Amino acid sequence: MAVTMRDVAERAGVSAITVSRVINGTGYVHEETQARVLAAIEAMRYVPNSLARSLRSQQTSTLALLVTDITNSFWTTVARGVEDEAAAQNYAIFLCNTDEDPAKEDRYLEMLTQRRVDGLLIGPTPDSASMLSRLHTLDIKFVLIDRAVDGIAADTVRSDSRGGAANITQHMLTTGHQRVAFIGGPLTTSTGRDRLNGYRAAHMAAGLAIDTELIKIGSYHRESGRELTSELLAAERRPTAIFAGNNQIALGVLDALVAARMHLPNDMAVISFDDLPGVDGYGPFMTAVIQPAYQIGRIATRLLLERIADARDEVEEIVLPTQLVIRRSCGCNAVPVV
Amino acid sequence: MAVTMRDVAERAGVSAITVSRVINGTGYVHEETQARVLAAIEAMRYVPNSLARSLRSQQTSTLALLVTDITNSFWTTVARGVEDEAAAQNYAIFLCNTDEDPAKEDRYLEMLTQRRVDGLLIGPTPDSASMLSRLHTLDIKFVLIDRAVDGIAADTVRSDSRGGAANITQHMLTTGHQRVAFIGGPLTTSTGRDRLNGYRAAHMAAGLAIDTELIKIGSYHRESGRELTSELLAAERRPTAIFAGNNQIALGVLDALVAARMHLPNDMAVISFDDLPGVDGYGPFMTAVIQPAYQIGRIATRLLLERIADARDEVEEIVLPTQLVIRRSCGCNAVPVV
DNA sequence: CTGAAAGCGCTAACAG
DNA sequence: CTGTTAGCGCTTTCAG
Repeated sequence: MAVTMRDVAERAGVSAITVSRVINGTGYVHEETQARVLAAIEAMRYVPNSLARSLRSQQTSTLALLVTDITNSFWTTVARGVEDEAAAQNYAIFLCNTDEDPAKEDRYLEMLTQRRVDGLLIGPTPDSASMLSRLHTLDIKFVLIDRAVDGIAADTVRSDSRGGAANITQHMLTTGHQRVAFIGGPLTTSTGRDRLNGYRAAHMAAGLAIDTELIKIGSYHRESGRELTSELLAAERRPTAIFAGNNQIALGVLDALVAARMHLPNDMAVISFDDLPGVDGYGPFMTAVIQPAYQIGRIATRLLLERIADARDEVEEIVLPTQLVIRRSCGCNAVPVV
Repeated sequence: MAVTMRDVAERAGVSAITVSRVINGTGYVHEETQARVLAAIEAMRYVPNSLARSLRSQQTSTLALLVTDITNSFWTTVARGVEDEAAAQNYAIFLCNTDEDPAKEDRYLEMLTQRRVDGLLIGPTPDSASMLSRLHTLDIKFVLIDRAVDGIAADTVRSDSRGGAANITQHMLTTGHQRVAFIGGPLTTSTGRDRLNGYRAAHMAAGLAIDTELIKIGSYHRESGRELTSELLAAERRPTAIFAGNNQIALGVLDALVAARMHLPNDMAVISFDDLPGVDGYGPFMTAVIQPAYQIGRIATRLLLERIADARDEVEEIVLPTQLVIRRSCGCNAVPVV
């Protein structure tokens, strides 16, 4: 069995509470006593037990990050931001992959409430609403990342999906494309709706009608992107460009183009919301709307810690600007093919 | 305050221990009693407190993953493997970024021992040895990932650095290169030594002497790769190819080549241990030795859980095979430039 | 400046 | 099949 506070106290000839005071720097302790306690701690290699501490103090200094998939570069970078901010304030982070699956999300939420985490950073799945309202009734603090959720008033940090989608769509429309298709995620997600709306707004602004056949809604998975692209390719009047609603969908679009032996950007222009992995200067080719993922992670964590500290009452909805990066996949010739 | 087991017990007209038995499925409980307890749990939205449970049972069902940097695609994929395996056995994962910094590693280790995690998955920094032996004295279970550490007998899961390095070096030597430089990580890491040895072995096998000026040893950071490449380029007798000891170094090599306005592979061939991020079929260009990162994560987690369960006594050192992927950066023309 | 008592919420050990 | 007692290791409360 490990060394306990009582053991240390005994050795230092004081009571447990005095050891506690030394460790936590609470209350007054005579310098000499403190030195004796510190020496005992050192000699016995005492490591405080935060389980006991948390049980008593009702806080764990632990957060959880629920992401759809940590191998998605967007979430990887968010995670890094979260971790940096949390570490700076001595919080630990549980990492959870939900794979956009409400059942998995549910299981994790159960696990995390049992562990009494102080707060949650959630990249919600399409059907998170009921779970989130349960969190509210349980009075568990959380911040939403990437997507807002209908009917849930909660701190949210996300990027400007509508504006970004409008920008990139406009880029296509002003460089000669008349038939730009949109393959988006579920309209039960705010990103799904916002990006579609941005796409529409750009057409509106350009005075162009949209062929509804060009709008395909699926899930945010690679497979969905592949299937819906195949549908677009099989249609009578093909698009000349495809706008993928996120990077997973974009990968699926590329899969379908490879399968159809079509080349990009000549046979088909492709653009994406979210970047694809690549190395700057060498080969990244996808014209995309880029999100400030690291900042999203840091800011969301800061908001959550503020809320945990009860430093704030109003709900904050932070929307960060995106950046349009023009590369080769859109074929606009603004960028040389290296 | 949250509802406790006692509250549930009271409502169901039983004692707390009976509620405990129902929840954990231990011992016998009459069906009717069980139903009453279950109903009470449901009605009161009772969530068991695992802090209390862990304090009592002396286990937390929690592991920690210490990686050098989660945004490195190798570690991202390892993390995914770890998480999948852990979730399957109902373990939670703390994520920690050490940035190859022993001080950070130290701080996390302290935090994690306080939290009484059941075990650690560690991607060690160059100076982890003393810390790891402290873990051994504290009787904390851990598995090393990616690198073995001198003087530490511990379960280790890594890929065949020596073999992989020999393979890729041989590829260069057999496609006409006489002056292949090596930029490696610290020789205090097993990967640093093994990859250098593989590089040497390939030369030996080819009957080629190595110009010692061609061997540069630094850290596993991008910056280090950039600086050492500049040194190579400034030297009198330049190499015709550069072998980067990991993907971060490879990024630094590319930085230096861009700065020197040199093109790849014509002005300089480049190869790497570890893959660079990219999209299959579109643009990944780096000829590299690829590691089975996902499997490394899963296997390491399985080993750790076995050890926690005391299902094993001997130390296991698992070395997984690597794969040589030939792309464009080596300039061997075995691959068409798309 | 220091300590005693009590209890955070749960479960092992023993009893019935 | 069910309950009582005690205690995991710490900190809050109150008293000196």
